[in-house]
Amino acid sequence: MSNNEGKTKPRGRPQRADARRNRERLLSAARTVFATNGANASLQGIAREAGVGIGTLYRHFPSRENLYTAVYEHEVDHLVALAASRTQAPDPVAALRDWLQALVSLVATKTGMISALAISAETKSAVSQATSARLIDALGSLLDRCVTQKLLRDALSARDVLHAVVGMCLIQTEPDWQQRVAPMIDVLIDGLRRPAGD
Amino acid sequence: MSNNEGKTKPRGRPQRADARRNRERLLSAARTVFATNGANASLQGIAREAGVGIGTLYRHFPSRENLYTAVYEHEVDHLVALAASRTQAPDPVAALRDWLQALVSLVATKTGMISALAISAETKSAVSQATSARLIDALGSLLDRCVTQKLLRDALSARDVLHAVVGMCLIQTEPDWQQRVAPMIDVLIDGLRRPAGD
DNA sequence: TCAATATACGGAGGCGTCCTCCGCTTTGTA
DNA sequence: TACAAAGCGGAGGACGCCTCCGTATATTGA
Repeated sequence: MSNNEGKTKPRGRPQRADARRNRERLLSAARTVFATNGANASLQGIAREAGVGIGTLYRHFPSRENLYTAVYEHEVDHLVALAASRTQAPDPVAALRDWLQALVSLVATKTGMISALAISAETKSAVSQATSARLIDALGSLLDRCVTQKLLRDALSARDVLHAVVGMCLIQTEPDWQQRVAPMIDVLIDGLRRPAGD
Repeated sequence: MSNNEGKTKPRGRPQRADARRNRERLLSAARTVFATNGANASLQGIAREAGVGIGTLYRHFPSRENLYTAVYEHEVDHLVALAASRTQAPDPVAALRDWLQALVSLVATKTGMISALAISAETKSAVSQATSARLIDALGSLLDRCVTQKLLRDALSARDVLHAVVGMCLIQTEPDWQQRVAPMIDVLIDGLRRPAGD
């Protein structure tokens, strides 16, 4: 699915057993803590929750972005797979719409993931760029098909659309925010439709 | 223009001269520092820049949001006035579009203002709500007119549109980001247009 | 002009977070 | 079993937040 970035580094020698174990503990703790306290949660707290020293956390995940990437790797995998499975869908625009809604749903259940995406977009570290690129590619495959079939205009790049949707999610705070974003996505897609006579 | 929220508190006795002076120094310093270092800049740094103790800063602006509100009050005033001046424009959709672009332009020149708006949206303090409400009202007056004249569907509330646009700006990082957002706004408005035959 | 007093100032201090560094421990191997 | 290599942990220095209170200053009334 994903190249093993950060998961098991292709070193000369395999990782030691305790290191592997601690890594898993950290990921598990981070998932919980990010979901509870948001993406700005204290890293010390995560290490504590994992029963591990702070130094160990920083060795496995040198930066906050590295931790984000690893924690949400499965989710990104899922979205990439979803896009791949719909590249032959009979209605490409619906496929695009569904994918964006899936992104929103996913992000809605994983408190902290949006902020993680946003923070990743800000700090242009290589690891964040990679995650971002995977999502853009997935979205791009769906969007391109709509454009090629002249169902949508070519007004926005996949990157733009992704940024727009992530941005919309970012400022939402109410518990029902997912219901607020859904119509925004519909409007955005409607805005990309070709005028009837074109 | 604006009610004097935070500017000159209607106390029994007028503010002391040194207090007034320090307040201006703080605002001036905050404007500079926010523009340079973004909205997360250190408050200690602002106090230092202003040549004032940290305690003085906190007395004048008990929370970060208070400082944001005061710093960007003029900008919000400007947007409110702009909306008021266009409520009779011949083309209401163009007026709406222009206003949103003006918002983006303003925000583009004032590094830190978007984050300030976003942070204000998150922390639902009364003072932030007030600023937010002023912008929503301004935008609402333009949007309502489009809807009343059946030029646009009322699929989104003014609040939704504002959030969408602010969100779009929020994740932009490149220097040319304003050029990237402009077409997004156009697409959004196109998505709100009624189908030709409606 | 000179107290007297309300008002405002400043910054030390307590707390929490970030991240690095390095002496000690554990694991895998010969 | 012994010895590297790999990994662990947490103390420590830096920084930012915000409060609290002793000190200073502007204003006012006599």
